[in-house]
Amino acid sequence: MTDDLSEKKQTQGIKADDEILAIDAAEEGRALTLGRDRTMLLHKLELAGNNINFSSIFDAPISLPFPYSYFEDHSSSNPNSFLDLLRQDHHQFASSSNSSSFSFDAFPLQNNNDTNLFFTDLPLPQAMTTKAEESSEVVNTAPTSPNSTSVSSSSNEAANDNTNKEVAVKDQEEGDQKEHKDTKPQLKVKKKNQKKAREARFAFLTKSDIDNLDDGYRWRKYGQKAVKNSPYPRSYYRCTTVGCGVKKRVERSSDDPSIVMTTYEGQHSHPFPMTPRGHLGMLTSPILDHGATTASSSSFSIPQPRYLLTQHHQPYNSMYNTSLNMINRSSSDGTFINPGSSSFPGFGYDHMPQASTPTTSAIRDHGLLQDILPSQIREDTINTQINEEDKK
DNA sequence: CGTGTTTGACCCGCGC
DNA sequence: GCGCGGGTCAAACACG
Repeated sequence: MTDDLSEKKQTQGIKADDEILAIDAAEEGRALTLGRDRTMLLHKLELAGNNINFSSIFDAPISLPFPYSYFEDHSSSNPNSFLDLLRQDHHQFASSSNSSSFSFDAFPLQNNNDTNLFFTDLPLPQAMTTKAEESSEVVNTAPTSPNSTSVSSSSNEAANDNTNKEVAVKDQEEGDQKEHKDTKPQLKVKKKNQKKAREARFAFLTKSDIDNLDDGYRWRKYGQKAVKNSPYPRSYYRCTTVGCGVKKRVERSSDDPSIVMTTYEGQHSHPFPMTPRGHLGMLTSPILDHGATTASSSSFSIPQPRYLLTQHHQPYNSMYNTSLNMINRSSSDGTFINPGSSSFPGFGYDHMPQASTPTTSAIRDHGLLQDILPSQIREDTINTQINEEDKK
């Protein structure tokens, strides 16, 4: 690793063995130097030309420690679908800033080992490329959109392998939580072990005015640290659900203050956000829930109702058109396809379908989509997905 | 009163 | 060994 990169990593708070990936900005951002000296050459990301070939990216299933199954089979009734997240973020941006829209295009990438990356057509100024080094983020020169989110992840040895390993990681994590205040020798042992099998991490960049995105979970802030060479502090959050040791770090890019990087670590031990006060009603009928919540870190809400209420009462399909535009745009690029098995088992939704039927189920059964999206839009998306399959 | 935030102190790993 | 920086703790505080 070059001194320059080491310098950058150091300034970005990256340890040599940090599971969060470091991006080598060389090769116009197409070469990723992953942690542990793994390098993955990305396919040509001709995002500007909407000509991306991610065909091989989805060759293998991926797993990511993210609270939402971004690419979950839409046929399921799983509320934690990709679109759900879209809506969440949609809301977040819409309600928290002057932004009227944003895009969220995440493309799961996988190298030949165990690291998952999510790429998006996020607008990527030079500043972001630099920042991305901390979290293995996006490296491309995409056309910009008002608000964007890029997603990437890095995982430990277990995160991308199989369920058993993920469980092992989870167990260790929980053990760390419980035993955190044990004797120092034990703590040291734990730390050492933890180093070998760290929690899966999942980071994504978001262009937003607010630091702490409402991802549907309840978070408690437990720390804040100044980031070296950055005027913006890094905040540390922990999932407030009892027994759930998931953490996330939120920091703002010093180069581009409009960019927020959120890094998730660990697996949620609960199927969906739980709150002591019990707001589960939102989960079953988000659209009906018009609860007024804040944009604070502790807010726990399903966004679209607020979005609808606060954003000029846009009709449902208008909003979802926006969401779907993201998909469509990606799909038309041949970049956003339902990777099927690329769910996020890292978050341990044992009861959730693990995208059992790659590519097909989402096409035939749209789950939430079919209830909300205009059929024409669905068909467009589907056609694109089919075309992508044909390419394979 | 319950919940979440703030913030200084502390611990730990790492590089020199 | 020492200093630095990241990460965490926990008491104090704020808020509804």
